[in-house]
Amino acid sequence: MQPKPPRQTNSDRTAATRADLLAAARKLFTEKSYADTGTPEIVMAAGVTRGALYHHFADKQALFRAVVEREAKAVADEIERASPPALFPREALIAGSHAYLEAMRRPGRTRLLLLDGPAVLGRAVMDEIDARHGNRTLREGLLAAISAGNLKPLPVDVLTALLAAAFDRAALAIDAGAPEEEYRTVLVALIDGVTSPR
Amino acid sequence: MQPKPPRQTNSDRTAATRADLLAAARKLFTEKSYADTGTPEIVMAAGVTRGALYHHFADKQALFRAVVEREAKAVADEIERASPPALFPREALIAGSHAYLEAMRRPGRTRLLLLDGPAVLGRAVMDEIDARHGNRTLREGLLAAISAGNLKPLPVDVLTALLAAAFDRAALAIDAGAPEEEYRTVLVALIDGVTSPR
DNA sequence: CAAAAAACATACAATCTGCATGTATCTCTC
DNA sequence: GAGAGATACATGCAGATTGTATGTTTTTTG
Repeated sequence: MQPKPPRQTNSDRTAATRADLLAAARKLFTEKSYADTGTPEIVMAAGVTRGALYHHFADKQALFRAVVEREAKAVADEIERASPPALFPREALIAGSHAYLEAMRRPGRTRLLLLDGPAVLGRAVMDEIDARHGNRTLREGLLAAISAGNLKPLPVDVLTALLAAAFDRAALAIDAGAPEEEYRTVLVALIDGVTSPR
Repeated sequence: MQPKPPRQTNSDRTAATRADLLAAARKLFTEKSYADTGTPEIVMAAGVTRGALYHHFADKQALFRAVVEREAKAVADEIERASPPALFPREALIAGSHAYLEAMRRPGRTRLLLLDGPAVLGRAVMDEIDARHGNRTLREGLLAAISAGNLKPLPVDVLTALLAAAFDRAALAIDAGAPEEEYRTVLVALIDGVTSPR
């Protein structure tokens, strides 16, 4: 007797293979790198064929982008979840900072979001992704802190971008083994420097 | 009659081909990217063969590293040259900031040093290169400014790294068309925030 | 000037990517 | 509910790339 084919709907199949591909790709892209991971290896790990990959994704880069997008959302969600309603703007910013650095400790995230992402997709795309998922909290926090302390009006978007860059570098350093404590201290000092009245 | 072979010394030959390779590679790596540039294309542009390339460099990545190293040194030199002896620490820092942003406007430098460099060589290697060429000025400037204003003692190396990251992001944004003015303003605000007494 | 070394050239094997073409599995409509 | 059409997937192929192994030529050295 034939093993009865488990009658599957099309969107089930799509969802399943896409999920398998994303999981396998994430694993390999983070363990090695985008460049050092070939599509044959990915599909092997996912248990599908290259045909399936190129059916669901335009090319290897599109798969990578999907992985990055998913990861950026995961980071944003973790920060969201870890951030209490917050009392004062400054405390909210500090809590957010902490949450970000913690979230970026999940193995592979720095490589995915801070090294390969910008190189493979370009800064413009990464900026767009960041603006959509992350960075939101930071921007709003800074805005609140600045207007609360009525500081001289710095362009908030620019400030957000540059502080975010500092956060990113901190995450990379911590991932490389640097002491989180020192980086947190300096980050808070940077924030205080531009948000609390002189 | 034969065109007399212009009797060349060996180190001349080496210097010449290495220079040709570095020039061609720099041009292509910056116009496209590391990943999108093949070694056949490079040697074609340099007027040599792949044999010569692999004789002088261990692999494509080693060639890339040589290009990056040379470029980092060029940036450092430009900053050095553009920085007057400087009166006060703060003015020196501001002058250095300006010089860095100007130097990074040379086309291709952001891609080379800020996008492909970290992805291809890794942050550790880039940190080492930065520490050797650039970042020196920044670190010393911050040290001077902090001790002059007797601030609370922040770990200077960490502060240097995070501010450098902000500078890098600014260079990327400016290269993408953002107004240099705003970024300069925010950078100065960040520096003042952690170096001038509260 | 012969031998060794360095600089370069050529050829090859192993991959990899994207596409074109073929097949199986749903979905939809009459 | 049966067949046409669409969707999901499989396979094979062409072009290109990387690194190496193996020649050949030019310098250097003893």
